[in-house]
Amino acid sequence: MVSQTGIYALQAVLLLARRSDGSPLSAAAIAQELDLPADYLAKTLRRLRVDGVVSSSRGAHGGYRLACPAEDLSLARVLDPFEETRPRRVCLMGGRCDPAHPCSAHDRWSTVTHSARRILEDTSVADLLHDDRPTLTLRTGTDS
Amino acid sequence: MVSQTGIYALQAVLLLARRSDGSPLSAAAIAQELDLPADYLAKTLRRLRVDGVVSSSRGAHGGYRLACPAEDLSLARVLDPFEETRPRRVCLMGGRCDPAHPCSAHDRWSTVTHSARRILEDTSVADLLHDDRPTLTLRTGTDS
DNA sequence: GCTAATTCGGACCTTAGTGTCCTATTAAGA
DNA sequence: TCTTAATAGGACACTAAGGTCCGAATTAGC
Repeated sequence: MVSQTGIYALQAVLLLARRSDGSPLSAAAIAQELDLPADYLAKTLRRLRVDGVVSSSRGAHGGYRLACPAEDLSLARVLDPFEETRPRRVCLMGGRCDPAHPCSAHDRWSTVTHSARRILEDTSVADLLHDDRPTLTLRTGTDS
Repeated sequence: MVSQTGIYALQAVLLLARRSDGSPLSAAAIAQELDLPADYLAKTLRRLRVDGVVSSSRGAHGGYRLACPAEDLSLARVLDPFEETRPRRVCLMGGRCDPAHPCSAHDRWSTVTHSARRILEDTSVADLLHDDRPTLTLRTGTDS
């Protein structure tokens, strides 16, 4: 549901968000801090830059910064460049049920996928820095 | 979250469950009915048999049957042989937060993964045949 | 201007998931 | 007994994700 690359991206973005001063952080420094594969993280950060999540400055003392305030950056925007969380299969049965006649697993499963998507869209990077929002709770229709 | 192979397995098992008489259904027939890659589905059915989800009989007029009543067969048991739905990463941040000090995304995300797992465990193949159970509903803590 | 630090971007490798193909084995029925 | 239909199971191919490596371009500071 979330790829390894997406996890790397999230970790890196959170580290950048924690950085109070405006100086950039190099890919190598991020990788060392988080103990991630440096070369691959560098590639991942490049993709984040192309997607506008981070900005970069080249040369000595260069590195990466968040491209926008952490409050305005949803987890979905960080993860989407790696095309993970957008529901690719509409339903459990492989997406061959049309909306008019959904398969019997459709409602159950779309509840999960939609709530996952919503959490990623409604949670900002800043939310994860100092978390005090109430978390989502699940209940079944049979419980009520 | 659920692999292509798992989807194939679910579709095949549902087809077997719909079969009222006790005669087995061949892999080729299942593949034709569902329009799935026949050779790969055959391999998938073999894995289901090893895992005890279906039973097989060889030779002419052989094929596959459900190994147990559809009521007693959870979706999780069908999907687990393909190691998909068991939460491999405990949290969004790559699982490096220990339970005592969960990362800030932990509660949010585990809500999703646990509800997904619970749906797969609580829903039987029979439930999907004639669906009349109330579906899960989601609400946020902020709504109440 | 030179050097060091850094991003940029492409080439390449490895592995797992998916898919194909072929041969051996088994069993039903003529 | 022979033929035919089926599972069993291994070998192999393809693709994408994850990961490594290297050279080129860029920039700060000396």
